[in-house]
Order: sequence, then structure tokens, then C-alpha cells
Amino acid sequence: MTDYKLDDQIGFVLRRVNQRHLAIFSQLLPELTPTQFAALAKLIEVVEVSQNELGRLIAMDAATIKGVVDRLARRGLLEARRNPNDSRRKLLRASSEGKVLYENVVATALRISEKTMDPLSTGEKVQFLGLLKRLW
Amino acid sequence: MTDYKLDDQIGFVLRRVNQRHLAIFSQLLPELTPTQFAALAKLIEVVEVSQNELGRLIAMDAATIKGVVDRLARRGLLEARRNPNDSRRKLLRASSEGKVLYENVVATALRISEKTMDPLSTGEKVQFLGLLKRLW
DNA sequence: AATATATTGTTTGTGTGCAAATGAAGTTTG
DNA sequence: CAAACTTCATTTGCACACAAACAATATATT
Repeated sequence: MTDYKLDDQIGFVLRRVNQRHLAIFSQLLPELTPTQFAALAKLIEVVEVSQNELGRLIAMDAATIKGVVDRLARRGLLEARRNPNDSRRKLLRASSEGKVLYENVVATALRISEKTMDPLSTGEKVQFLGLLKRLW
Repeated sequence: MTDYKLDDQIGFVLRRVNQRHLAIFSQLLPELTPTQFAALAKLIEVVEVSQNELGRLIAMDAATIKGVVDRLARRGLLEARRNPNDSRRKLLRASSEGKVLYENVVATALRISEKTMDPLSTGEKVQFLGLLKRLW
């Protein structure tokens, strides 16, 4: 008879912390989902990429990034064109609306991260993020 | 111009760590999803509960727990009956198959938690889980 | 007892997230 | 050059996850 405590398992706690983070995110930045914001932020950073490559940069598989890109495109936040040298590739760029939105909300995105970690002291935040990153 | 590094944001790192955890889980315990295992484990712990109450115990909303319970019931891992005193309520219990499966995999579930935190030392694991829990 | 309020489970709609299969288009190899 | 392979985007199918609306049923208030 093994003693198993659900509340002590990292997977379960991870899920709950993520729930809290999602709630904070959608309250402070209801215009975009965390996923959509990540895609937009990365797209602005790299200027132009293909769809699958963008997915790889933010750890989304081909099926997932397709949906995210479609939703951003439908709202006019990014633009797609075909790569003339490789007609399989769909090259993506943030539109000017996308850039404006990003500039308007990036400070809020930072506040979301802060608020999520608010229960921790400054030192603990650094420590926690360091440990968390090692679990990639 | 705010300096925003996606890879340093807790939400993004949380998502990646969760991805890694999910991959470990489905490799070591492909019979159940983490969600289904959580529902089964909690159900065995509390013996009998209504569907929505079970959802509350493991932080799943009514729509989500319904799907999870339906899938477990379809596989015969739990049984449902109507509460005679309150005919709205669907009372759930783990079936004997459900209990057997749980006993057979609970040790594996513990190994999954261990493996997820493997990159950390013993002291760091305790420390990390403590900090993580404070972010509920 | 009649009305108002709350809760239970269900359904619909939207958005991730992954596996597996597919056709089109490149690249590598014999 | 042709066959084998790889990659790109797409589609389908399944599993969470939450919001909002709903009917049925309980409970509380007057």
C-alpha cells in the first residue's frame, strides 16, 4: 500500500499554479490568450519566420501553431505570404496592428508575471524561476 | 520600449515544464491521462462523492469533470448511481476494476513525479515543491 | 403554499495540445 | 536522373479547460 498524496505531486501542483496564472492573465490581458501573446511576441522578435518554425521557437507542434496563427490572422494581427524559394513555406510577419497591440500590452504582460509570483519574496522569485527553468 | 524575454516569464516556463511532465507521464503510464489518474485517485480516497464535488476536490470545473468521468465510466473504472435524497446528484464510486488499476499503477505515478524533478538535487526538490505550492 | 434563489449536471462554443495520417514540395543518394 | 527521404502545412480525432446558458431539482423566504 503506497502512500500517494495528490496534493504533493508536482504535476498536480503545476496544473493548479498554471490555472491561477491563466486566471490572472485573462483578467489583466483579456484581448489575447497566453499562447497568442507568446506567438505574437516571438514573431515580432524574429521579424519573419515560417509557421512551423515559429511553432518550434515557442514549443508548439504543427497542429497547435496552425490554430494559433489562424486566429491571429483572422484578427489581422499577422500577415502571411508564400516563400517564393520554397512554396511549402508560409512566411509570417506581425502586421502593424499586431505591433501596436504588442507595444500596448507588453508592460501588462510583465505585470502578469509579477503578479503570478507575488506570494514569493524577491529572492525567492529568482530562486524559484531558476529551479523551474532547470525542469524544462 | 520594455524589454520582454519570453523565456524568462513564469507562464511560458510553466507551460514547458508541464509539457515535459506530460511526456514523462504518458510514457510511463499510458493507460491513463494525468487528469483521469487524479480523478480516480481522489475518488478512491473519498470513497463516494457527487460528480461536481469530485471536480471541486481536484480543481476541475463542471464541464471538464463531466468529460473525465464519462471516459472513466465508459472504461468501467467507476460506477455512478443516483442519490435518492437528491435526484440531481450523481454519486460516483471507483469500481473494483478501477481500484485494481489504481493499485497497479500508483507506484508508477510516484516514479513519474520523481522523474519530473530528477534534474534537481534532493534538497532542491523539497525547496522547489515548497515554493511551487505557495503559488496556488 | 407560492415565489425567489441556489445548485446539479448537461450542452455548446472556443482555445489549447498531441498523435497520426496526408499531399505537396524540397533534398539527398545511388 | 530516379528513387528514397525529409520537411511543410493541413486535417482528423481525442482530451483537457473554461465561459455561458439551460432544465431539473432543492432550499429559503415571505
